Amino acid sequence: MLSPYGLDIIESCLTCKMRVDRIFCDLPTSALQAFESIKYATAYPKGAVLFVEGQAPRGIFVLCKGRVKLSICASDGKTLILKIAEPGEVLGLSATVSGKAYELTAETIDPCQVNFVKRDDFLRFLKEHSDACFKVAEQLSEKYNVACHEVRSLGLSHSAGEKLAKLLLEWSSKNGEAQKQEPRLKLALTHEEIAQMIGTSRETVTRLFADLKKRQILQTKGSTLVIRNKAALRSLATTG
Amino acid sequence: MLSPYGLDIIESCLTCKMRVDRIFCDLPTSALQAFESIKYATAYPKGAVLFVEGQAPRGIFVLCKGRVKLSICASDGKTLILKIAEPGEVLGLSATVSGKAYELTAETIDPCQVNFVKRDDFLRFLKEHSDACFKVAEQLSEKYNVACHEVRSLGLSHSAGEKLAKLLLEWSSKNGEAQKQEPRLKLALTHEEIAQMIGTSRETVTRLFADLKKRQILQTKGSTLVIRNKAALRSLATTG
DNA sequence: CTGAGTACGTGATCTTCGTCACAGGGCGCT
DNA sequence: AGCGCCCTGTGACGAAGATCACGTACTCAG
Repeated sequence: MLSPYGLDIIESCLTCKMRVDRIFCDLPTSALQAFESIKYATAYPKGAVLFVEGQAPRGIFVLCKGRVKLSICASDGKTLILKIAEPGEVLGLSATVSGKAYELTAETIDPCQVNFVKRDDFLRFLKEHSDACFKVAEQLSEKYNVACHEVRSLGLSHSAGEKLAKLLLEWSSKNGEAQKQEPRLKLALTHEEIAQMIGTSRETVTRLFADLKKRQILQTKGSTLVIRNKAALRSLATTG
Repeated sequence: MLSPYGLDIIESCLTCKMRVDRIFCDLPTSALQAFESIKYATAYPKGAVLFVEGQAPRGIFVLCKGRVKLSICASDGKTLILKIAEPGEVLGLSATVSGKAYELTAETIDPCQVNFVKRDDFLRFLKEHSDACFKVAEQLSEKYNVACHEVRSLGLSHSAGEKLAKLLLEWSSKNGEAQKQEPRLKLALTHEEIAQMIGTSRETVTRLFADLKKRQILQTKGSTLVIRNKAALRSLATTG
């Protein structure tokens, strides 16, 4: 098979090596085979738009490789990034299940491999494979959970500094660097994008970083970021 | 059966008159009977707490009568009301499905009748009744949708006036008063609670109402509120 | 009737951030 | 090298709204 956009294509869900720890891929063989027959394996370059908020749901997108930016945007162009989706996640699930419009916009930020399933096929698949249906319920619960956290952080953590601290801690915990004394992480996003993740302006993010550096809490080496004082950061994340 | 707290108890899901338009109650008879056998019909007075955020999930609560306030709160006591749940809604669903802690707190604001189902029983029920499982997925999608709207409103509609206008329009559309020239609605919440719904302070809500009255957009007669200028309110809801 | 408790109304300040404006810095491209 | 583009850094300013502090009005119990 071709390898467009520099991707090594994963051929089949049955032999995919990522299977084990992924919620949706971890299904009995019979269900996986059925899934295999209705999915379309597709590849996208960086910057491609999978779907836009407000569109009628065409189906689901199972992300196999690469990262996807999930965002909502206001009429005045202001954007809020909800999440950067990682491989194993199912995108467009809730809209596809409920039949309502996609509630957010999905745009690739890496070259991505995606399995697309048309809405009708997917709904039929769910009715025929009740264990898949249960998995979907689990996935949706998970998404709901994340959304609730987002709501909490937007609605209650009033200061921007608090939200940034939370974001940094969350990132460091994902990288498995959390337990280290001085976790380090790659800053893969621009200040602008970080601002859009915590609902503030680019300048504020810049100033906050400057402040954290001055207070010896952070340190940067090129695009890697070192958390020098976890405790201080954590207290910022809860106090404001 | 007793009628505590001034409630007329609905005896059975099979004969419940609200069934038709409720997502979760609308199941084939066999599934309903199974549900009937695992549910506990309970009644709560006003002000009772069904569950608290952070608790391990005990099970689901199907709201049959009365209203329930769903909120999250910060360590400093600040509270954000996400939603006032109405009869027919299933509360604690996502936590029960995923096994994670309840993500919010549910407190009755009327005398309520509730059907409780223990987590284990409910999960077994879902595995055995795939159509119920599909309904659950639909419900969760719906909840996710609402959460996304909340995120949008908190993260993007920056001014408090905008959020209040949106809230009032939403309320008037629920009462079926929306199509009228001058929709009227009962203010069932205090300014404090409204503030908690839109993430602002009590004083700001008071001031906003005063302003809307001065500009002839609203008018109050006791606790009923009349929207005198829908167009103006709508433009506030989109412009800020 | 009276006092307590609770909700509402309103002014005076004080913070936080958003916005505008501009200056430097890194980097690829021709 | 020289140019343009995008990201970052920083100052000045203003607006929105949180907070404080108080006064008023209504309700309810004794």
